Amino acid sequence: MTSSLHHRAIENLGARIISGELPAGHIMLAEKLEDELKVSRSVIREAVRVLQSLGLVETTKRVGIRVLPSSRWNPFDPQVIRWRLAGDARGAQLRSLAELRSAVEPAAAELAAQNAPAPLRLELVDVAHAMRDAGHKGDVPRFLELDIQFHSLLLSGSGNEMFANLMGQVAETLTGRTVHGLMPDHPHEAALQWHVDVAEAIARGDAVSAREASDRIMRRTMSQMSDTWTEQPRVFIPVDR
Amino acid sequence: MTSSLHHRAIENLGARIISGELPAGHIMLAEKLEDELKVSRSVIREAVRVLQSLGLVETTKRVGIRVLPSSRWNPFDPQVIRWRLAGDARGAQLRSLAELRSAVEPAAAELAAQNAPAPLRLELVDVAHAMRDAGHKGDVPRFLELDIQFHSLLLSGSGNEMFANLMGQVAETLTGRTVHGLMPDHPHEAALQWHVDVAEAIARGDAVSAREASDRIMRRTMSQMSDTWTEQPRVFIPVDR
DNA sequence: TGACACCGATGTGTGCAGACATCAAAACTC
DNA sequence: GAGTTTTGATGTCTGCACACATCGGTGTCA
Repeated sequence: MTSSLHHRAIENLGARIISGELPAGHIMLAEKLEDELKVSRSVIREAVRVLQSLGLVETTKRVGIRVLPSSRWNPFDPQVIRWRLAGDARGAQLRSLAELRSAVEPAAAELAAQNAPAPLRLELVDVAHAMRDAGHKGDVPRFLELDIQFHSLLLSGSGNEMFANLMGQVAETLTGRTVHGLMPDHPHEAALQWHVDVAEAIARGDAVSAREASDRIMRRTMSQMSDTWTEQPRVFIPVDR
Repeated sequence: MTSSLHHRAIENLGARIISGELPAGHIMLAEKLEDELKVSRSVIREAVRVLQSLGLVETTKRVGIRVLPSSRWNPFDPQVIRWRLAGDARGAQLRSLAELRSAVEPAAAELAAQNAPAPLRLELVDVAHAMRDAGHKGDVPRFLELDIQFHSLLLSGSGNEMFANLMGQVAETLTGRTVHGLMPDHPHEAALQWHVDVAEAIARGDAVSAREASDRIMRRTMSQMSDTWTEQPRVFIPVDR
């Protein structure tokens, strides 16, 4: 299912476009792709349609399939994010996601305090306490798992489906941070307490405290990570189009 | 180009799925769609592939094309947003976008003050001043145009491509707000000044002031709009999957 | 007799090959 | 240079073979 031919074609072309191997403006012909990937026309066509909907290519009659500049890519698409994380732009992608997270999570905490269903609030408190325990014990894998669950619950509890959809990407960044050895064996006590503070503020419906505690977590996270990507160039996308 | 057959098929099916006419779990057969839409298999197959990549449907052999629940849709995809804005979920979608905006823009202002290229800073100041003029004159269409340009410049100036990508959606919300008569003929003086404050803070690289002024704009905007969508039900997306 | 495992029939998506239609870039004519 | 024709790529349609999940029948065993 995941290894259907058109899926593999999407994967192949998407990764090569985003890695820069197929640069913006590069023109491919469907026929060339057919015998390059050894698949039939319909497979290529279906793959190109999907890439088109992601903003990676456009097709023009009498010209072919043109690779679009990165400013046209949909930066919120999970596949695009995955391809960027796998390539040279990994650092820039992680920074973008971290900036988005640090903007969104405090807002999500505020909304969760106002709107989250009761069982979710209770679960959030439980997870925050479990995180503190795992942090004290230095159980890194367990801590990562709980960390992901905590932030997923928070985003989901906001009742905003766009916030909730960031769960997957947040999991990626947290996992990436751990895998890259950016997490100490024992998370700082203050950070552990802030997670508990967020959960308890949400549990009692205190929106202002929830936002403030979440904001503290995010500011600390950003300042921890910021030195690892200072060398990443920023991209300024023109306003028109 | 925009009226190619497969594009029309995507439009037709996407709108019907998101409107709820084709509910989650509903199963369609490719052959049925062929003679319902009077197009060939290749057109249907390409359309279904795109809808699949948006999370709207899944295909299973021997079963057919199954409509997925809304929790699986990609809420950041521009097409999905457009379909939701066109249907019953319009209110909920506008609220989601407004919440996202109010989370992101202050962060974007802070980043723009630190990173935006000089010409963009100057343009931002010009636009803010032009907004104030248009606001005083009661020139509503001109004001809307400048408002969109201002917030686009701000998001673009952050140097975060995810923030910049929200330009289009922000334009939608601002336009929608004006069309729905939620904007007074003469914007409040304080809001006009806050726009100037944001621009000037960014121009002089004052990140803290830029965020604070932007935050004031967003809080005012949210409190203005919140009463229009209090009846919209919130959706809580389960964390697992 | 009833419960259960096996296995083949069936229906549906997946992939392939080839034809013709369409349309915009490029070449040509005046 | 403007208008026209040619050309070559994508767009659309169709028939076929195949893969494979589901369903129902058959056989076995208790």
